[in-house]
Amino acid sequence: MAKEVNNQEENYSLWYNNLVTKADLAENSAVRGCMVIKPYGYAIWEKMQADLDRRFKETGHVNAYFPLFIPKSFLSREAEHVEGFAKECAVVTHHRLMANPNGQGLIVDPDARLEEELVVRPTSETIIWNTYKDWIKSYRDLPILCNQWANVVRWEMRTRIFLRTAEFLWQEGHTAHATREEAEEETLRMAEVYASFARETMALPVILGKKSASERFAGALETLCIEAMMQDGKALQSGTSHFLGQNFAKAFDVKFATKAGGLEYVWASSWGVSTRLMGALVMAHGDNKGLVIPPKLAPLQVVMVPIYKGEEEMGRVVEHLKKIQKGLETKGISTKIDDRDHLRSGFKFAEWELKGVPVRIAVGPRDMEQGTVEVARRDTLEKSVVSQAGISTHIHSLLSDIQDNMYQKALSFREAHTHRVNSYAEFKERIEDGGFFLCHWDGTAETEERIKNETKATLRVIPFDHDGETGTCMVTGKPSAQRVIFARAY
RNA sequence: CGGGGUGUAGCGCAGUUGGCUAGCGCGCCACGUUCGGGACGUGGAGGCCGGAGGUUCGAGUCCUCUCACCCCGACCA
Repeated sequence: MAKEVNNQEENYSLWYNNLVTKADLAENSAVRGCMVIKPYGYAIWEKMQADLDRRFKETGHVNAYFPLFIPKSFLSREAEHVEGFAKECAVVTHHRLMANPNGQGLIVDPDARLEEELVVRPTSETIIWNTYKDWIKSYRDLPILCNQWANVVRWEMRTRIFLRTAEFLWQEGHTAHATREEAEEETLRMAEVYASFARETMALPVILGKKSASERFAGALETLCIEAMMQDGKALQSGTSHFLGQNFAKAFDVKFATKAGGLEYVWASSWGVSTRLMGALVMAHGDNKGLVIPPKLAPLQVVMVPIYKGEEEMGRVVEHLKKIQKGLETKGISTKIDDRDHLRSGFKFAEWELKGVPVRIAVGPRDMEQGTVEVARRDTLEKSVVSQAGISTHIHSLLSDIQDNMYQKALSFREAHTHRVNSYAEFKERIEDGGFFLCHWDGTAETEERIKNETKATLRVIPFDHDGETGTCMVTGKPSAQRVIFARAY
């Protein structure tokens, strides 16, 4: 492990208990790997949604909603798409229950079998393109730039909280364009939106690039992705944007009349990020004291803890904190005064650290006398005593510092665990310690497959940003146009 | 679906070669003392020991069958 203490296994409950619980479904339930997102966890997701929505709208997109159920036949229209998803679909076969004639309880009414089974969407390309067929007649109807916030179900063999749950929340954008170029530009634009969201809002450094053919989305001609490094050195695909060519237009017969009077198939893109981002956030920033939430996503940015003895003193300290709170709120900072009087301050400190609140303010009688407050930052765990005058401004810029520092810290971590490796022998040895490996690769699926089988590492991303150095494949010695990133991944 | 492991209070666990009333820590409730980094005392509530069947005078403990969960593979965002 790249960083011994900060791996997911050890900090699993520390990081996740405030965000989610395992779904406590009834015995005998075949549903596995579902999660309950607690209010605190969901509040972070809502912040992510709001930020992403803003970015989507700035790039001209609108939200819509499409059905949860997809007729089975839709899925089979696009050959590669079915192949990719067929093995993990939840299927609805009946629409009614009845009292069990042989005893108590309910059984599925055998007379209520659906003529055509419905698939619970694993992704919505098919049902959306079935709709787009009706929406698109002319070049004047294009482009269509829709996004939907939804839940999807993928019946994975093995699940893992946030990273691979059977049901997850996400957004999926589905766009339709008149030209190939336009669709390709859109694909890149949205990958870039994801990259800047990750960097600016999540304080998560990501590598933007494309996937190899074997890692591509089922039905896509090109898949772009952002790839992040977790603190155990493993890679996490955090968002994808696909250029779908005319595959879905052909499968659903979506043509448009061109200005010149011709009839052409529509070009498409689709892109999505999911609650997996929550996992990325947690695993990239968490430490041994719990979560560390970047200020831009923190449901609560500043928690205020009064220090006091006795009810009378508590009243005075809390009143004092309320004044400070008012100042912070006028700067748009979210705050909470923790006035629970059955808990000691030390306990509260630990508890808010566990939740990852970026800044903690503590004020006691001593501070009130001296006109100071104690300010503690979650990212570095540093405490300082600052003057109460100008506290709002101080906190405001501190939050911004924390946001930047968290990004820089994660970036330094990634850089320290990214290695340029030229020999396959060295690769095999060092992959055991985790991290990203910048290697030359001959571009073939065979080599990729071999590396995967022998080392469990996969080709994560072919980065757009590279130094242009050419070389020879570390495995086969054949020519390589650029270095690519191999890593073990979640 | 293969290989391994675990099911006992809300959480984490102990429970010996079967033995009588099933325990501990944390948490929870009440009262009191505390209160600048996870306080302490006293009292209290909370269990069909995953489920079914068997062996036995007696099963948390042994046997059979099941179910669920966790870890490692195959599959995947």
